[in-house]
Amino acid sequence: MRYPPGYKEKKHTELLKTSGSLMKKNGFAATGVDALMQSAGMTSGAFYSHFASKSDLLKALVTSELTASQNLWARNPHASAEDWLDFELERYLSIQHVQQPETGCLLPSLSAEIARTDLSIRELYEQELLKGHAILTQRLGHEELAWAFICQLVGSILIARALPHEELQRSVIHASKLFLRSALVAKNLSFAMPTQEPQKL
Amino acid sequence: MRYPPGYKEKKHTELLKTSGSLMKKNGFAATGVDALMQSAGMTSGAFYSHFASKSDLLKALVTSELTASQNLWARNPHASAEDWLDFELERYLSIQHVQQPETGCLLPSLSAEIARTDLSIRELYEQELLKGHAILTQRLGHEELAWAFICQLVGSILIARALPHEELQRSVIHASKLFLRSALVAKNLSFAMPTQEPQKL
DNA sequence: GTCTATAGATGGATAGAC
DNA sequence: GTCTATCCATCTATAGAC
Repeated sequence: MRYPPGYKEKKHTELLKTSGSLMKKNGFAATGVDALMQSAGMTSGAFYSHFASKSDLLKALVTSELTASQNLWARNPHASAEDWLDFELERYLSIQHVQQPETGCLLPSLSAEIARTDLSIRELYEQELLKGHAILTQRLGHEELAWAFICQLVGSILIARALPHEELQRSVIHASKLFLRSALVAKNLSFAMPTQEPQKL
Repeated sequence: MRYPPGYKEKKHTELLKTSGSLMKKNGFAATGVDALMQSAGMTSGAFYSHFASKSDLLKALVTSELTASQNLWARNPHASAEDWLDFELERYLSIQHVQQPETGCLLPSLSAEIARTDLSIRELYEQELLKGHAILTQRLGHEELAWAFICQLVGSILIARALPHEELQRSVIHASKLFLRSALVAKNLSFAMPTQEPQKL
């Protein structure tokens, strides 16, 4: 059976998308190759013509997922810092993000498992995270503030997801939203312009 | 072969300790019953005279590990809020905590996997987390601030652990330490007394 | 209570037909 | 490139000897 040119690339991209969703929802170790391929409408035998191993898929996911996230954070470059902040806080710290990990950020879902994997995957993780950090540093004006911002967001989604009741999930993300906003305003960072030079704290 | 009275309880406690360390280090799904029992000097057959299932062990770990954490946070009740805060930030956001998950807090290690488990485990998680939250609320004076505090700490350790280089790990935890401290001081909370009534933000 | 042995299912990965 | 079939290791859990 023949396959048209570009077929593999198309399927490869589709696989990254469906596998990313499934991995973020169910975890890396808990998701088998069978389930990954079934979610893409294929059988497990075909997996290895796309990836050398399951671990190799995780590596590819770190790049594709974090690149997609960077693109989200880089939107609206001309909005005021305050408008941008409000928009992004509402987006990331939303109840949808808590309850739908399959369409959300890779960081809260898979960071704990990535911390236990090969060095090569963690190096890729660092590389991509630094790109996201650079975007946030531009926006917030401080490198250290950008790190704290990332940790607060990721920690909030992580904790909220483990809670069984939506009411408390909402309390957690709401608290982090208020905290971040007021802390940033207190540091006079709400009015930092996106094009200004990053400063040390 | 006979076993002395209290032997099972003693072994049970030992099992919780060794299993907790191994689970926090390697993850729930990735750690088999064989490995868990081997770390306690036994074989897998004996596991089921202590726990009904692997999932049942996780439930027991949520209680034992989070109770132990609460005891840490509740220490030094008569220290000033500022001294207490400095001490706890140094303790939790330390490079040792990043690099030795087996002796650290359960939250950054296992929250993502707990979020994917049975309702009964998540309800226990909520129950225990609320106890820790109450302790922090007493210390920080605000319920919402206590939630944000927890999320920042847990997110920082989670992210730092996935990074391959100690230098960047240190940057991340240092940034969160500075951020939390300055945000709390800015809210005049450094001088809140531990016995005062919690306030809404 | 713990051991060995094993059942039964599922895991990652490979081989060969199409 | 994807399929079915399969190898082999590992997993959770159980059964029976001591």
